[in-house]
Amino acid sequence: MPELPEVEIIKKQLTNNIIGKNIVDIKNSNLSLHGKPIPNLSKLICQKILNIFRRNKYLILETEKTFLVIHLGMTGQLISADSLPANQKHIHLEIYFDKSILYYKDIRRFGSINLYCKSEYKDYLSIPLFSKLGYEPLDPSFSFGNLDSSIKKSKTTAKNFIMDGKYICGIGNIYASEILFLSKINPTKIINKITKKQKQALYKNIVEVLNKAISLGGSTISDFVHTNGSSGKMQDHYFVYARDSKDCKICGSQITKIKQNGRSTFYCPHCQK
DNA sequence: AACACGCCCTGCGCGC
DNA sequence: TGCGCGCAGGGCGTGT
Repeated sequence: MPELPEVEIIKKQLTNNIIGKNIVDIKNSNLSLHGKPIPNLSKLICQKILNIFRRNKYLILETEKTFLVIHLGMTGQLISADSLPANQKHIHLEIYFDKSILYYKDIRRFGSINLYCKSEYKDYLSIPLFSKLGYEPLDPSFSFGNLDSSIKKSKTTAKNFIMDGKYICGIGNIYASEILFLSKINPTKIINKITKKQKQALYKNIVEVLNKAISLGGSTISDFVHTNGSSGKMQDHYFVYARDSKDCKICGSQITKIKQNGRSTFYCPHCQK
């Protein structure tokens, strides 16, 4: 479900909602996430939320003694509320504060929850999960040179390249198609064969598309919601995603849908070379 | 070493 | 009406 923009929005909202709050109780559903049991989180009780970070599509909730690392998978939601909803189906984690609750709901259970102790990892970036990741595209230090040097290391297709977190973090299946459309790059093209002009467009559009999605509140396809349950608007601005056999908004040709690595790609064969 | 694929899940819409 | 199939925002482990 959520790509970088959606996770970034959750991060900002959690920063406003739960920093400084004290955890008084924790419950979980005892069901597996991504085939693994939810770990024992009793160490979190009596811990205060100090900070919230995002790396790739992971959220990191820092407390005095731990880092709680949450990935939303395809259908994960983090909701901050006064109490649990009437329908508690698919709620797998409940974090109770004095006067509110943060709960994790995930229909498909493709997300993950992990707890790391500061006695073992002083800094969250030293957690193995984060050690082999590529550039954060919205970090001010992310440059054209960073992208260019990553492209030179890869022989995969343009679509697979921009979705691979070991090069650039946070771009998922929706924004990959949108970024390549705006950059006029055919998603099946081998990434190190694109022109300099295309590389420059790619750099610009990675940053612009992700920022635009954040400013529009992210994409709500079926179940992405903000921590208060409201929706995003980016889905109304797609050029190609889920628009197969519709007209290209630029040239009028039919948008094509193909499969790459088992996932749908949408593009305009006329605009993207 | 780098890449492609199966698998981890539930629910929805479609065609028959 | 109902059933089976394919499909859905992600990423890990495995095999080539």
